[in-house]
Amino acid sequence: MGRGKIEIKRIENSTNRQVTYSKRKNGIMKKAKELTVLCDAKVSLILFSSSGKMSEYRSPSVPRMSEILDKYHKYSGKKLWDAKHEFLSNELDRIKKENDNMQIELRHLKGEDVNSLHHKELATIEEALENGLTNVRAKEMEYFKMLKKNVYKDQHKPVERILEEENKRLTYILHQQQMAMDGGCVREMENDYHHRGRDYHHSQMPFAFRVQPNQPNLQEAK
Amino acid sequence: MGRGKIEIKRIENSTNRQVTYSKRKNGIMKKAKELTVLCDAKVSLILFSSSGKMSEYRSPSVPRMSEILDKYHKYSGKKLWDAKHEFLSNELDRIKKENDNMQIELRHLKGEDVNSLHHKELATIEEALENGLTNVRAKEMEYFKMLKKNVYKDQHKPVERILEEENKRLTYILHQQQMAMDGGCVREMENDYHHRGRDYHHSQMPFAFRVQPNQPNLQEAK
DNA sequence: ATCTATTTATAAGC
DNA sequence: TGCTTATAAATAGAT
Repeated sequence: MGRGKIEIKRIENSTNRQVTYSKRKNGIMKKAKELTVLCDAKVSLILFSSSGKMSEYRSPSVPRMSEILDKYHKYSGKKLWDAKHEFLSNELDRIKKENDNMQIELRHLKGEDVNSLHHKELATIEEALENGLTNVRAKEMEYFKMLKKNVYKDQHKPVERILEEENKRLTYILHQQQMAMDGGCVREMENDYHHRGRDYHHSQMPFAFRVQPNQPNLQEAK
Repeated sequence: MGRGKIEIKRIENSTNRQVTYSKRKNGIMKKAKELTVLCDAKVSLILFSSSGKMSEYRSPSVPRMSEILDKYHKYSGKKLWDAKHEFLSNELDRIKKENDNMQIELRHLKGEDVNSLHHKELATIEEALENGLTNVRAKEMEYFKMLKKNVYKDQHKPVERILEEENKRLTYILHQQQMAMDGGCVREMENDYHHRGRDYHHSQMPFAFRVQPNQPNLQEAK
């Protein structure tokens, strides 16, 4: 019905398709309304355009979508519902479990709720923390290297304060680390019972040796 | 469209209404199909006659009714589902978000995906890691103190191996820590630009000093 | 159901 | 988008 007859097949021209969709959408909506009124019918019409935009018509006699779906459910016997319900329920359980595990992992990494852990697990956590620390510090170093370059470029002005701040923070961190080592398990183990094997020969090797900045490749950075 | 124009209002004659329903039902179904094909749209049309008989059209591109309902739900935000569904659906969304956040936090704590982070955020993560490490080590220490007592109770026998194992592990950790410090940002900062403050005097203080077993309270425990 | 006069929807063009 | 118009399509009423 129009200037020319058209074949019922996908309109390839996108603009044309859009226009036709718009016109026919109005048409079918009008038809739905008329059917509702004339024949006292209940109608639910849901449309999604190819671009994903939704339009909807519902008979005024159908106050809720869910009502017509209820009827649909009863009539067709198709379980829209239960299947959906079950799926959601399972999904929820699955994700909750995942969630709990992550929560526990996070807590552990923060050193919380570790009372129940075996020493093996504690060791694993400690290792993970150390790895994380190594990675994060590496990233920070990267950042500062970049920053340093910019500092010289920008004539030592705006970034200097950030660096100072950072220096303070690093100092604090160092201090913390010292504290951890002073009060931590390492030295205690040495003071303790049965310290032979590797502990023994490690106590022979002063830490100072390894802490001194004496590796040529690191001096290069200056 | 017909021999005479009709007003759009309920057709009072029941037979007439029935006939018109039948005719127009076919009409609107056809329109729905055409819209689907011509415009590449997704259509769901559900009809109930005044006598309660259901008819349905769904686009072939919508394999399941529940699919279009999903879309409907997302698009309109209307409650198609009963309270339970609503609850489950919301819960699922909420927990999924929580999950994502935790996932990110965990990654960050492991030093992954940190490229996009600002130095402030990196600092926060570093601090968290350090706190975690401190806590975990404290807990480990606690564990060993307890272990030590038991060792004496149990006549030095079964725990000895665990301790040895633990000794090895601790040595490894220490080594790791050294590596982190050697290669990490702390010493780099010292070699770098603007190195003053505590970093300086810490390099003056050999670790060995503090590692030596020289605290009386720890000796007491023997 | 089928027919057909008529109304209605809409394709094409602007 | 909106308007116009020629034409195709839908359908009211009759059979």
